[in-house]
Amino acid sequence: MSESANHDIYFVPGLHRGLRVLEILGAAKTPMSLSEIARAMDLSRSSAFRLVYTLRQMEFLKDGEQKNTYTLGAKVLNLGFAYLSNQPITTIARPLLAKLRDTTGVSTHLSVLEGHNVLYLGSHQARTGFVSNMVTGTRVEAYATAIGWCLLSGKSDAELAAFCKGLDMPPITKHTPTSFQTLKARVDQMRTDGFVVSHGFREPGGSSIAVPVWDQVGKVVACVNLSGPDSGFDFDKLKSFYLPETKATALRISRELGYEGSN
Amino acid sequence: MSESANHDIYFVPGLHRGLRVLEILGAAKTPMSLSEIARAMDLSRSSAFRLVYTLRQMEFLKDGEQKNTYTLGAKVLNLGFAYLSNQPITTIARPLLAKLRDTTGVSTHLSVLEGHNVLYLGSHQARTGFVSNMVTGTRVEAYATAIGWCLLSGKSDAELAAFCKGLDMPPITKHTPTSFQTLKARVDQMRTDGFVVSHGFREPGGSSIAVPVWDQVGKVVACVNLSGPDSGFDFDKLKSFYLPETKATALRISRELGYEGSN
DNA sequence: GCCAATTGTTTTGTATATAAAACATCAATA
DNA sequence: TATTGATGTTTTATATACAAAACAATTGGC
Repeated sequence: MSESANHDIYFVPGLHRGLRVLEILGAAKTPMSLSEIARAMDLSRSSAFRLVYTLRQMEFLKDGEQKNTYTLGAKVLNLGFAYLSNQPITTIARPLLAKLRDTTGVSTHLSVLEGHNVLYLGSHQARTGFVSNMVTGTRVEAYATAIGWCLLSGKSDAELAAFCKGLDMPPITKHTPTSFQTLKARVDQMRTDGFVVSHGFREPGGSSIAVPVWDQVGKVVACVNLSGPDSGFDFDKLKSFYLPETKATALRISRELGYEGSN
Repeated sequence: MSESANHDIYFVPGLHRGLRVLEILGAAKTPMSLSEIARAMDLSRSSAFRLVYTLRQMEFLKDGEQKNTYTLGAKVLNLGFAYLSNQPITTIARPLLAKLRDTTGVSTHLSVLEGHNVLYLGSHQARTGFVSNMVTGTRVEAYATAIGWCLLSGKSDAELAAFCKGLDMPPITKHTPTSFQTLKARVDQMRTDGFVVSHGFREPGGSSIAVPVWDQVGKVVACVNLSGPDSGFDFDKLKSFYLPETKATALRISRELGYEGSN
């Protein structure tokens, strides 16, 4: 706190609040009025007015259907996709994930670790059955998911301990690790197996396979993942077909990133 | 100008410059250093420092691979996808566009008009042949494309004239309309046909079908679009199969939006 | 290994962004 | 139609964000 406090002279309040306006409008399902924004941010209307004025002029906000209401503008989309295309792995992985989806018939995903969360960078939905909501850009807690354990396998024990420090880990299901020790057990298991297969760990009736992607220096940088409702999986084919296909795809992505190991 | 000038007392400069930092880093293919950012924005290093400091603390920027370099952070992705999910049409249209892709085997897209540009909201790539780059979030000039004419068909002649006012319309190909009159001719053609079919209007060897989507009050709000390389199209099937399928999909989306017309 | 040039960080006087208050406009209710 | 409450906009005195300059740390060339 003391460190952040004596550095906060550098904080640009106008920028901070403007971005909060964007976050609040992003979280809101419906356009908001000036006064609603001001209240949500605990800010004077006059200040909110200036923020909205600026954001609107820059096309980061646009007018809602109702008069005097505002929503996110298209400029934020530009930023979002600039982010994606600046992640070289997404462009490398996309066609390979599409192919994996086509050969297996199951939804495929690419994700990375962002802080304590799993961040989905892209997905290819199964062509049969119900398709889930768009998952790109969504985050879930890493400690509680198979994908998270897969991504955490790149960390050393010390890093993993630091990861757990100050993180509360409520149990989502009875299989959820709730301490450093139990999480480490999961991650160690992943390290020896080279993959994670889960059934209903996070959502009842949902199964998934998670396999890591390595970069030049052998670091785990992403995770390839097959997932869907149990009804979409043919369990007989899981170990004989789905798993090897997923591992092959992850390895091909790793190779394109310069990985030269033999995992 | 006079109006915007005497209103600029309301402009929040910190916010304005902070967002420009994000835009510049989004446009850059590679992480940038503090000084590079300062130069790109024609700003003092000390000010750039404060902006970067704030953005980093809010996780809109994160550290690049190299030391003292910065890239867009994951928070901008959140905003981008908040924008998409706040557009009800994307969630309605997604499964229908996927289905259209599967029945035709050709890439499908949904787009809307944003200012003078066509903005792609989502796409489903063909399963065969080369897949294009991710197009969601990209923009192209409306006046020069079949999709643009389709989207502009919702405007009255007066609105279309206003649209052209002060817009320079360089010819992209020899078919590109370069004036209000020639653009209006294209749009009128679209209005009588109810669709646009184009071959190589924008990219040589590329073909596309564009059909409008209407909302409750019969306004054109979006465009459904099949497109791909000529080699991906079976031209015999175009009018007998692709076009009716595309129109049916657009109509189903329109119906879900509350459209009750018979187009 | 030295020097020069470039970059990141801190300080500080001054120009200016800010929030309170006043004002204007609108919507709802009696 | 008059009255009340809430919202959007403008003004203005004051707190503060800002850029120049100084400083520190790093890098590159000879």
